[in-house]
Amino acid sequence: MTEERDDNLFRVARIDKLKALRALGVDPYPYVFARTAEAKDLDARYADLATGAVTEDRVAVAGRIRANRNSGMFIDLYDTTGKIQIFNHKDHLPPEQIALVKLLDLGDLIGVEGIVRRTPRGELTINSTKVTVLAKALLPLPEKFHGLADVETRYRQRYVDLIMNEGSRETLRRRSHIIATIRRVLIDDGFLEVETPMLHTIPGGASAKPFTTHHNALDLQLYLRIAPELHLKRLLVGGLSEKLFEINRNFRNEGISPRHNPEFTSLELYQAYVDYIAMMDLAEKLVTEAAKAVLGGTSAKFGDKTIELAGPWPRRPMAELVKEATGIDFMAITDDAVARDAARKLGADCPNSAGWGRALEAAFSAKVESTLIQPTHVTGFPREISPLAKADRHDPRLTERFETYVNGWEIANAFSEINDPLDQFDRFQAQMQEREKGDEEAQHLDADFVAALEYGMPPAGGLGIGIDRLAMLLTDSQSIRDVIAFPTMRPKT
RNA sequence: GGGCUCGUAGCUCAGUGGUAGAGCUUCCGACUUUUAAUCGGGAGGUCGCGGGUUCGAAUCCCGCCGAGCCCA
Repeated sequence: MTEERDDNLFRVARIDKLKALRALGVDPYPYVFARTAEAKDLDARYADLATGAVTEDRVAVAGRIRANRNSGMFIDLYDTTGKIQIFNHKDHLPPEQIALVKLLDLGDLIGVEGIVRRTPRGELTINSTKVTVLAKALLPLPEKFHGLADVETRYRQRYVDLIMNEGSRETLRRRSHIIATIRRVLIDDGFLEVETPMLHTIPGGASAKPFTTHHNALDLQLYLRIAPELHLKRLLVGGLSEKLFEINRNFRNEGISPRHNPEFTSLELYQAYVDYIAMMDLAEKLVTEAAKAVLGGTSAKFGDKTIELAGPWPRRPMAELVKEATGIDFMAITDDAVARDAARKLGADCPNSAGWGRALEAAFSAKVESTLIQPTHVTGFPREISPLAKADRHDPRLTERFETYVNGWEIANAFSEINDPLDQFDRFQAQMQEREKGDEEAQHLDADFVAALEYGMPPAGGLGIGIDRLAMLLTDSQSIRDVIAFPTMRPKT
């Protein structure tokens, strides 16, 4: 990033101004500025100031120049709270300051000291008595009216997007508030926040393709984690807490889509001595509290849909939903091949290796998933696709597992956790057979995890919530990339 | 991975075979209580990259790169 980097016309002009500022003895990149007020505070404080009134109140504000009129006499200064108009007039500013104002550009960060007034046209304004350059901008901002619209540039140069688009700022702030709310609710409820490894020797806790990496000193292949589940349950075994959670990143080496980013954020929590029914109540509480925090209520608008998030949410067995939508009763089917044929007749993609459970899930994905707009807990997940969930106490083909669907998306996944080490070992064995049959996403045997269970894990409910999708839902964002500050992009070059 | 769409000035966009355009921005000047300020004048381009067809390509064809949407 040298001065000679390119011959951009705009940048050249700004470099010239930078030199001119230095020639005036001005440091264009000073260290501090003693600000005394923010735009939003001033709006509130002077809400009753009469049109045309001039106070004697001195304030110091700081922000970015976003507009100037009348050759720099009027400047729209934006800080993170809003806009304040600056009035630079030769009657209030010494000649050297007038010279400095002439060297300002859109995008520059400046500090302004002056007197508060309201103009005859009603605009709250600061009559500047001193202008300080805080950071000279060398590159021009997008134009003031249309702003930055190019989707690719918005994601690649998020800093420009954030300068230009209040909507982008609001979305990412809401995301932060959602996470803060969930964290507060859980901590208030006695949950302990923990951190578990990102680098795994065995990728576990989910059915997904991992990223691989290498540790040089240990000469060891490592995987970026696809889920924290198995480590969190090890902590439950250890009795670190009977309630614990982690909010952190997972990595899955799969395709990118409006609803998938290779790295994404999830909440996982575990609570001893309860089952998956308790997890339904907790999922409802966490989502509604997050909604209240950012929407002020439990009703979320998404596109032209309105989604009511207040619980309790319907709890519906998967097979029942499929039967309702298609007339086909998978519970009455006992043969794997018959189940596969039934799923395929519904247009579902169903490999020959699929058993009854995967066939049922395929039918559900094809015919039901996208119709679940209002929040619904889908229960009765087949054992075949749930290698970490305890068997349903009433039906050995199923597990005590549910996924919560909102707006057609899976946003939560929970179960009564397996704590029978021999059962867990059998489940891993079954997964290894799936892997041998060609299912790359089948789970790996984690012998140490089984050993942990052999020391005794309390019965427990576990819950995972996809934070990115929840953030999409609560910010009316059509793409996951809108709720991730720096989504994964292929380098442009 | 497949299909469709897109890529032109710093930004937002026109331009579908015949001299590369507009608005904003920027520069010079005027104006000096404006609100997308206004007025006059100027500058600014590897038309994503490479190849082909053609007298002539931003435009048509092929390949590649990047992006968006849909599907898997």
